[in-house]
Amino acid sequence: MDPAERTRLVTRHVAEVVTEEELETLVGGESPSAYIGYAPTGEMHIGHFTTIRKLADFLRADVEVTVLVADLHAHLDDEKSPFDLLDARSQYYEETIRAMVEAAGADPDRIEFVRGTEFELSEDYSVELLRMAAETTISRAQRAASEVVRQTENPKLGGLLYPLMQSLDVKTLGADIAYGGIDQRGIYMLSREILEDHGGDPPVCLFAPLLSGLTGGKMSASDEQSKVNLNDSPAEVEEKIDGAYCPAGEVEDNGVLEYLRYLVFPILDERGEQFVAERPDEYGGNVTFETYEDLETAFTSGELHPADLKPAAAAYVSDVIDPIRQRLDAQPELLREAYPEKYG
RNA sequence: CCGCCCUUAGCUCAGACUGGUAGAGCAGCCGACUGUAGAUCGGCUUGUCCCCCGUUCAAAUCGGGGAGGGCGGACCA
Repeated sequence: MDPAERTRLVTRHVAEVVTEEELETLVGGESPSAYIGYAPTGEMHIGHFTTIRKLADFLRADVEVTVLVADLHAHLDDEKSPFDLLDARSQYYEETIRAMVEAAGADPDRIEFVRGTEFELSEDYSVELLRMAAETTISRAQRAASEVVRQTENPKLGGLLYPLMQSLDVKTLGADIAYGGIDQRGIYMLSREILEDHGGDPPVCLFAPLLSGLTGGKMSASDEQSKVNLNDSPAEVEEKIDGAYCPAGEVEDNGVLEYLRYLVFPILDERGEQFVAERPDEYGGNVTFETYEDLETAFTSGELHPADLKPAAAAYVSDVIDPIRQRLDAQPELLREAYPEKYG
């Protein structure tokens, strides 16, 4: 595959590349590798799906992909996951990620899955981590992790170890590209700074955009209405999107449009399908959009009203997550064991 | 090891001194207005008052014990 096409696949729909030059050098060479880590904490949602879609692009561009299920990190971050649930949640995460990769049109068996506990407790890793801890100031670690680690009145030491371990993961997994949501930026900038002193290379960083919350502002893990979960029923998806903040003509902070832009259209594009919004005759009848840009233009101009957009968006989003929902519904024990207080 | 402080609604807290049916703001939910949502009005809901024992007719409130959290002191061979 020619390097230009490779670069296009790797960088489409991303929020930032650090740096473009380094990436081009990388994809110009043999079998580059990328990794993304997920800490198995709360239930997986549609925001995860936007990052997963890129994994399919990596595979198409012949970039090797490793997914780290960062079980220790899930506990280290203010004990978001209780220690005894790490294994169950890791299983749920891995299975759900596989389903998403497949839904994005790629083969999950081409991805290497690794758990944190498989290598983060080795002697070499531990020694290197302690050396990093000796060299890194508290404020530097705090700053790196502030967008990722839960911020509380009484921060734990674990939240400071977190970015150091994540940096060491990049080296240990041998990843050329560190990929994640743009919230991970602080941590990987730290990685680029300190890894050279610890026998590693600074990773090329690729950041996915974060989706806005449906209730306006940021998506919140604790606000169920602000996000679509991957196992939400079609009725739940419809209800959440119907209740979404969606001012006519505005693109800013508009979660509904972002869902379409980063999730629905890329997948429709892959399938060669169009977006059809049903609309009563009095408002102009049904409309069809070939690209997200066309839809956004119609929305911005006021030609497409939110009340017509929402039901269509809900149907497409529901359709896109359907294969994942089915896999989860077929294996109820995954969620039951991972979140016993909710599904037990 | 010692001392001091904190724990009340989903969140931030008032109420405790002086015992008498547990409150506010925010959030949430429901209506009105918008061809969606938001904003704005109008209305409504929410509780092991950290746990146990005791005093009392009556304990969030007083006494004792315990748990969790915070702060400080001491020790620094």
